[in-house]
Amino acid sequence: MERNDLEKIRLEKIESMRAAGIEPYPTTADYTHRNQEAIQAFEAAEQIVGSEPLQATLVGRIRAMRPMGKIAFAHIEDGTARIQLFFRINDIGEALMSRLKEDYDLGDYIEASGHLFRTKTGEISLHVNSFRMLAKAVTPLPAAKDEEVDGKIVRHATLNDPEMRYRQRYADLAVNPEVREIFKIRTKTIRALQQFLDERDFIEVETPILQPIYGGAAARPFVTFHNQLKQELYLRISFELYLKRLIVGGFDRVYEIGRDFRNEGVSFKHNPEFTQIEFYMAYANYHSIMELTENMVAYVCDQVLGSRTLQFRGNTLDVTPPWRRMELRQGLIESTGIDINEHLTGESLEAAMKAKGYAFKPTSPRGKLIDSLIGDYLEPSLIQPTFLYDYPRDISPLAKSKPGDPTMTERFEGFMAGMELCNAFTELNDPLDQEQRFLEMGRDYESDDEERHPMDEDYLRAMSYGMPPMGGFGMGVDRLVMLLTNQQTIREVLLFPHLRKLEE
RNA sequence: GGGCGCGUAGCUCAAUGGUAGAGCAGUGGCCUUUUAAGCCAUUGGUUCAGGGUUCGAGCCCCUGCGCGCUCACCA
Repeated sequence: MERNDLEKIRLEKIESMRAAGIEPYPTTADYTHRNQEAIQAFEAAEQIVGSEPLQATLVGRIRAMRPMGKIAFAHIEDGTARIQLFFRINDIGEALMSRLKEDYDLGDYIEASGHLFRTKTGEISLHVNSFRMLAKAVTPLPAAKDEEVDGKIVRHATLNDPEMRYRQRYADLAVNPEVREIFKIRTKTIRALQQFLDERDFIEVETPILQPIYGGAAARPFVTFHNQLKQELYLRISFELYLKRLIVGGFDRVYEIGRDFRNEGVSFKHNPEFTQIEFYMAYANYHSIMELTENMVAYVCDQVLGSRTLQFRGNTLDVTPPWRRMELRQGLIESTGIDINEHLTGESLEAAMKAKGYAFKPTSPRGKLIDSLIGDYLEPSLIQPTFLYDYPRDISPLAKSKPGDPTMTERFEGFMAGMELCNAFTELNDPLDQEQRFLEMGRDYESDDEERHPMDEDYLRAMSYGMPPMGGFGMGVDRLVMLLTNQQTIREVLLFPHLRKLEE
């Protein structure tokens, strides 16, 4: 590994420590408090007049160092808080004082013992009487110094280049506290989703990621190969068909939170792998799922943000139920002037779009044209939480038809901030209709081979055993986290977003 | 995949086609309550890579690589 000059200096320090009989990477670390606990314990002890000084051993990473001759200050940081260390030659002696100056750098991990006190300026600090190296850092962290302003750590000249931040996320996290906050919110979000569903008797399950037949969405899959079985396998593009098999099996309410993989374009809202939540609920339909959805998102906001409003791209979004409900057909009439019910074939709709001067991909099926109208003219205007409902049958192969209208299905999508958030429907449970839909999909997408929905005989068999009426739901968790953290790109809410491989 | 933009010291950023700089970090020194500590001194560069134009290229041109934005794609 190539080392730059700064690293070489630190490597020399490691050698000199070892020469002096000091192990820069000891196997143990001791502490009496985590930093936050120490601060709280000190504040509590302070209230009691005449209490003994609070002894503590603390650990953490050195984030700032201010040697001043015969005294020195440092700030260390663990996973809970930042705290100041105070070193004085009177307490630690000349030898340790010079070791401190010689051996210790920003980024090193240190263990320090002493008593807690307040400095002249009132900052709670550890008055150190002994300390040792816990782990020497060879590479300097990509940040200058930090300071505390109103309780918040402000780090100066810190890692900023997005490419390096994503490629070296460890350094990004180590140096940018606000990035760590995003991922704490992400974890809380997932926990809140689980709590919400668990409280309603859903059970969380795990279904195959490697699948012999992919399905449940229209997307290109990643293909892989099992050597011993000599069998092609696909990374799942959705959980849908497996979760609904479980409903047939008698689990009335199931959900899964996990990774989907789609072999498609990468953008600010698309990563090749992304986290999805899907749930299925027997004896529910899309109306009850709508209610459940708005309550679930409101619950998550309560738990994660402590508020039902959130800021996103300069908009204040209010997720308080009930959300606006808008029939898709009506929404399109208002936003485009086209009534899709008057254009029941792709040709007719294409002509209408052409007449209005709307962009479209020629010879697309009707459903795809409608989809592009939504995406171009309706979706961007849906800022406050909105459900669009009743979607065309030909882009909803797993949704149940609307009674009395063979062209429509009981399906809705939820939108916020001009972005699609979730997709749900009354699930199709008629095995003969389902078989017909698979055949239609195969026909419609013949030209676009990779994206066509493959026939899944086993899924049809499961349905043939008898599938209860039910509602199902899917949501991109990453997009929800983007909304909750006001992040404009999915890469900011993925710990390790996909980046192109670098040539060595 | 198309279009536009970007790539300079460890980090953040400067530099009309004319000697590549600053702050922080680092190194040496002074400094016993500092907090982006301060003061003095100082090291550090294949300007993403490769070609070209030019007396001379970080800057202009071409190719490649990577990233960003955007379009296409995307239930």
